[in-house]
Parts: sequence; C-alpha cells; structure tokens
Amino acid sequence: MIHALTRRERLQRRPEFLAVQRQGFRTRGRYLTLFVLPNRRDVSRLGVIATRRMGGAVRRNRHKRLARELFRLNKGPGGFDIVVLPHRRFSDAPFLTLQADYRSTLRRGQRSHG
RNA sequence: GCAGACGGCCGGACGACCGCUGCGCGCAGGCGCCCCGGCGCGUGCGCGGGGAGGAAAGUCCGAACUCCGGAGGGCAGUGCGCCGGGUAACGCCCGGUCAGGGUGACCUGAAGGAAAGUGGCACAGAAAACAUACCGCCGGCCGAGCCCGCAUGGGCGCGGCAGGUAAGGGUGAAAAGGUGCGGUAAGAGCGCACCGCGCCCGCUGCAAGGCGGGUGGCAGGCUAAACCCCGCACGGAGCAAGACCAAAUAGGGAAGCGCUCGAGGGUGGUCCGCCCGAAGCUUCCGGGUAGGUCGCUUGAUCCCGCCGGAGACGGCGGGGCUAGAGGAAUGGUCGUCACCGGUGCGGCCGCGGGCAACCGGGGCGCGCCGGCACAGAAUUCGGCUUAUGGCCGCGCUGCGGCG
RNA sequence: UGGGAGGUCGUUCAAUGGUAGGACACGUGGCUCUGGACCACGGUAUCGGGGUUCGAAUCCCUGCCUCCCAG
Repeated sequence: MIHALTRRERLQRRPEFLAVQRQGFRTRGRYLTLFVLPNRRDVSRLGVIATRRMGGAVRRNRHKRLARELFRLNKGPGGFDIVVLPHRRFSDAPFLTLQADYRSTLRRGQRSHG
C-alpha cells in the first residue's frame, strides 16, 4: 500500500534529526520548512519538529498529524529522510493549500540532490 | 420587556473513501534460548470489534498502591480550626449558626483563644496602652490693679500656687460605651430611660446558638493570614515507585576519615532507642551499560430500578466492561443535516407612523458567505481551581409598561 | 511525568508591615569650537486578581510566566 505509514518510515531518535538538519538541504516554503537528505534506503522517512514554542499540546499534535498526512499522500520514489518544521500559521491553512506548498517545496529539495 | 440570582444538562449527528494503533482469530516468514519441540521478542497481510475530556489542564489538597527495617518514643516542623453530619480520606461536600455585603432573589467568610505570656501600632497628636490632661471649664488661697460704695463689703479682669473635672476643641484607622433628660461650682453612669457589654437564672436546640427575665453602672483598644497558647492530624519518598529477565565492565586515579577507645550506613530535620558493621567508607575524576516483560487497568467503577435520609450520601437487586499508547495512536478529504452570525431576495403574517404613495423595525421561507469554543490520556481514583461554546427551568428576584 | 526555585525602573541589585532606594543606561540643560569625561535637574518599576490589616513589594489564597533537577 503506497499510502500507508508505519513505524519504519519515521525518524525517532535525536541523532537522526540532527543529521538531517545539519547535512540535509533546507528549503523554505510558505507554511513550512523542509530538510531533505538521501538515506540509501528503499523507503523515505519522516520526522516532524513540534516544539513547545508553537503552542499547546493540541496545536503541536495537529502539526504532527497534518505533516504525516502530507508525507503519506505525497510519497515519491523513496530514499530520502525528510524533516518538517511547520511554521506558526501552519495549522490555520486549508489542507489543499498545505499540500500544494509541500509538493513544490519538496520538489525543490529533492532536485538539489540530483 | 430589560437586568439579575440559583440549579441542572450537553460538549454536534450521519455517511463514503484513504490512513494510525493496540486486542482476538487466521495465514506467511525472521531473530534468540534450550531438554528439539516449545517458549520469548519483533515483521507483513486479511477479517472482526474497541480507541480522549468535562475540564484529560494547573499540579493546589486528599487517598490507593510500591519501596525504604516492623514505622518505636521525645523535640522540632508543617497543616487544619463555628456546630452537626457525609466520606477510604481531605484544606472537599451537605445541613445549620453567627458576622459582613446587596433594594431583593441571594452571595461571601482560614469564623478557637487578646483576663497565659511576648512583640508591633509609622505620621499626626497632650496622650497609643498598669492611662493621662495640651487648649479649655470650675471653684479655693495668695499678690498687685481698676470700678462701685461713707464704711463692713461687693464686682471685674490679670499673675502665681495647690486642686476638681473630662462636657467642648483639636489629631488619628483607633483615645476607658452611645443618645436623651435630670443633676452639678464645673462636670462625670453621679442618677434615670432605651440601645450596647459582662454575670446569673429559666425555656428551647444533639450542638454552634436563639428567646425571655433579673442583675452589675461597666470589667475594657487593635493585631494571632505577628511570635504564640489550646485542640486535632501528619514517618519519608514517589510508577523515572518498584519487581523480574537479558546484556555489560575492573575493580583504574586523587583527596579526606577510620581500624574495636568503633569511621560509616540502615531514604533526607534532630536526639534517644533498635539493627547492620569492618579492612573499609565518603567525595571528585575517568570508564562501562542504558534492551525487554510485569506494574497497566475490574475499580472507594459505570448504568437502571427500588428503599432509607431534609441533603451530602448510604443499602439492596439486576445488567455492563468503557483507551491503555509509549519520542508517544485516536487523523485527513468530501457530502448531507443541525446550531450561530452577516447579507440579499421577494411570497406570506402581523405592528408603529402617514390622507396616501410609502417609510421603519420584527417573525417565517429561500439563496450566498463565514463561523462552530476551551482544549489531548501517560499509575489510578476523590476534590479544588482555572479556561470555554451553548441549552433548559408551569421555577426565583428587582425595575419599567399594558390589562 | 514527577520534584523544586523565583518574578521589583530599560538592565543589575536593595528595602524591621509605615514616603519603593541606589548603580549603569535614557532625556534636558551647563561646560567645550565639536564630541567624550564632568556638574545639575528629571522621567520610569513591585507579574495579574482577590483577601487579612488602619496600612501590603513584604503575610495568605489563586492564576500567569521564567528557570533548575531526574532512572
């Protein structure tokens, strides 16, 4: 199932996040910032940054859920670690707007890695 | 109609598609262990049935549970504090009492003790706590003066001395009851009436208290969310508690204390008691491991009915199982219908103004647009507090209008 | 998740329950040809809301924010 999202497709540990943020390519969209790094695997993996500065638990959960949904519905060929940093107004935008923003931002990030 | 008080309830509904999670069943295949067939842990697919809240929040109280030795005694410390009841317990809840606030329905209250002791009360003021007397008021004695008078004498104000007073003035948040009448040299509970206060008695209430009568002319400022006294309660930590399995290293360096005259430890105050206890113990530096299972959801539980009670709540009977994740799931898109707000349309209804055309605002209907709060379980309960969208009540209060 | 500590001018520190005070910074004026230094004057604060008290930065309750610790 190409639209599934399992635990293997997630970044979980802090060293993994730091590697993507430091070595990956950063592209900034209207509602989010992406860090993209090739990972030599057959699947892509997702990590979401939801710090306390964004708001309470409800808003941070919503950011994570929306980011997962974007990743799940827009999987490319695979082989990238992607870290999503939502911006402040992220969860106020309609989903289709976010999806368009995500797609164009991700395309720029992946093209930079050839 | 407007404003308000009180109590209770809900926290959008349904459907389609795509996902997440752990439980049960079925299938496929991986790793580890050994007694070679099982056990444990993870993976994928299919089906079935579950999957956030009234506050899950803040972490302000109380408990359950677990470990610390069986939680012993004194001191210290902390918390609570009208009365009766409820509860496993509480700082919570119910019913009452008193005090304060509000026109009222109602609301609020850490509400024991100031004649056990200690402390504090700035500025102002004479005086701020076993009372005193600044400006005053009052009479007496002494001195000198003036006036009236023939005179004994009388009057007026002034100064001094020793007193009597607390009415008036003034200060302050607060000055030894308040108001009125009598009384007096002036005054004063000095006397009287009413109110306040203390004591006694009676009736009433389980009690806090209430009501009534008598009596004393009046004890005595405020502050205990100041120290404190009295009464009651409290051992300490917290699910990262703790238990088990697996893995891992080496007993490396420095300083201090101690070797029976006893260091140190036994979950943190201190002393006593008790226990362990010796060639080591404490602190710092350096190094290793940081994976899994249980605890983990059946409980002071939820729903319904009956009974007891004024109520909080309790008892009995029947039925239900209602999240257990773990860097952390409960999501996304679309449609229909509710609810709220704005706007447009004209069909209808009734109201006010105007002779009328018409104007104003209201309800119903249709269309469009927007909104739909506060907020996310992390061991589990009982409360409190805070945040927040609405609904309901033949109910309650005040004001205004009409009949 | 659990356990603690603390909020005072713009910054950093004070203040037995009795007028919130310095230092640095800031503003104005003086001195100087100008600037600095110096001198004089001035503005600015008790995290919010209640309560106790005659009186609260201080005591009590409650909310908000910040920081620290962990097997």
